[in-house]
Order: sequence, then structure tokens, then C-alpha cells
Amino acid sequence: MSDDVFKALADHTRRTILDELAERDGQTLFEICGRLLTKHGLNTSRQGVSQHLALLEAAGLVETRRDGRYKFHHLDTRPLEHLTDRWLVPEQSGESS
Amino acid sequence: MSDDVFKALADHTRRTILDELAERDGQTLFEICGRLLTKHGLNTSRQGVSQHLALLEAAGLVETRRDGRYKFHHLDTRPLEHLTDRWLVPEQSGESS
DNA sequence: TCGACAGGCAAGGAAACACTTGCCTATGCT
DNA sequence: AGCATAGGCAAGTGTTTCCTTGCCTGTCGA
Repeated sequence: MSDDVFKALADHTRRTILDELAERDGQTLFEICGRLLTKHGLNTSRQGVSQHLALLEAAGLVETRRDGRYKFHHLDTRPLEHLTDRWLVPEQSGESS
Repeated sequence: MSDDVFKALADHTRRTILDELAERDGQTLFEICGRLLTKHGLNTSRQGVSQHLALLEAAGLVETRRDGRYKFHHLDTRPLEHLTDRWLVPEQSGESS
């Protein structure tokens, strides 16, 4: 369900995290924290960012990859592709039900 | 800002309201209430639905038109059109900043 | 092996959110 | 005029959400 995706996108910090990953994919938690602070002025604690990332991962928007003590976060935009189609496509041609 | 749009879409009941308006545009508050109940099993109170509609209107997703004692709600999908483009278009060509 | 680094787990608090109840205004019908 | 209908306003409640603090596990370099 795209239910979690909508919830994930509801928060401003999470959307900024997605922005960051879109600009530079595969960042670690500490990298993301640093960039949120320096580039966006968001000084959320490491745990805060970690919880956001967990939520984004649960929504399928972020995929993680472990390597040693580093954990890299990758953006997956597929859940976003047809998110709003249910409203944008009024009645394309013949759509029953 | 699309900030309010994301917030508006975060709630399941509000998304269902948009579904309803997409299927039949220009419904009144009572109509929406009735359809939420019968078609979706959501028995939210009239005030609850009214507050949701106010939020949707603040987000620019719903436009209202008064006629006598009736208030008709119309769906406006324009705020949804390029909502997720910022992530779906990776780096189209040269994007500074 | 020791310490620094990357990250995780869990409890707690403050604020935002969804929803309800109670009362009020305004329009339309008879 | 009188009443029912459509909707609005405002306060109150319970839940969710965001964020923090404190401590723990695991990995790497000297």
C-alpha cells in the first residue's frame, strides 16, 4: 500500500532527506546529519535522523546496504512514480467501478 | 508551497474524500459524509469531515462554491501534478544550487 | 587489546493531529 | 412566522508524531 509513502512524505525533514539522497545517493547516517545541518540548517539529532530513515525505509523509499561499520542509504523513487495518478487521471477512457 | 499539500495527503480519510470528489465533483458536506459512511465505512462526524475539507481547501486541493445554503466542493488536482517531480527527475541536465 | 567511530535500542516529553460534543448562524420550505 | 436543513465556531480529549537523552553493540585502526 502507498499508505506509508504518504505518511513518509508528510514530514519536512524527511522530504529534505530525500532531496539529499537524490543529489548524492548512498550516504551514511552521519553524512546525512552533517548535510542537513550545514546545507539546510536542520540540526536534528542523529537519532532523529535515524528514525526518519527507518520510516523512509519502511515506506520503500530508501534502501539500505551495510558494509562493515558503514550503512549506506539509497533512494528508491519507484513508490513515488504513480502516487497521485488516482486523482490526476479523471476517467481516462472507459474505467468501470 | 506544496508543504500543505503533503500534509493534506497524509491522512487516509482526506485521501478518501479526494477519491469521492474525483468520482463525483461538487458534492456538499452532507453528501460527502454520507458517502464516506456507506461506501467506505468511515463514520466520521460532520465536523470531522468539515475540518478535513478546510484543510484540503487550505492546501489548494479543494475549491468551494456557495449557493444558498449549500456549499459545493470541487476538486482541484493542479497542486498534485508535479508534486514528486523533484525526486523523480534525478538531474535532468544542469541544475545549480 | 584499547579506543575511536558508526550505528542501534528504548524510554520519556512536548507538540501536533484527528475527532467529538455543544451551541450558533443562515437559508429555504410550508 | 416557524421549523427543518446546511453549515460554522470553539473548546476539550485521546492518540500520534517528532525529537531528545542515555546507554549498548559492533567495526576498524594503532
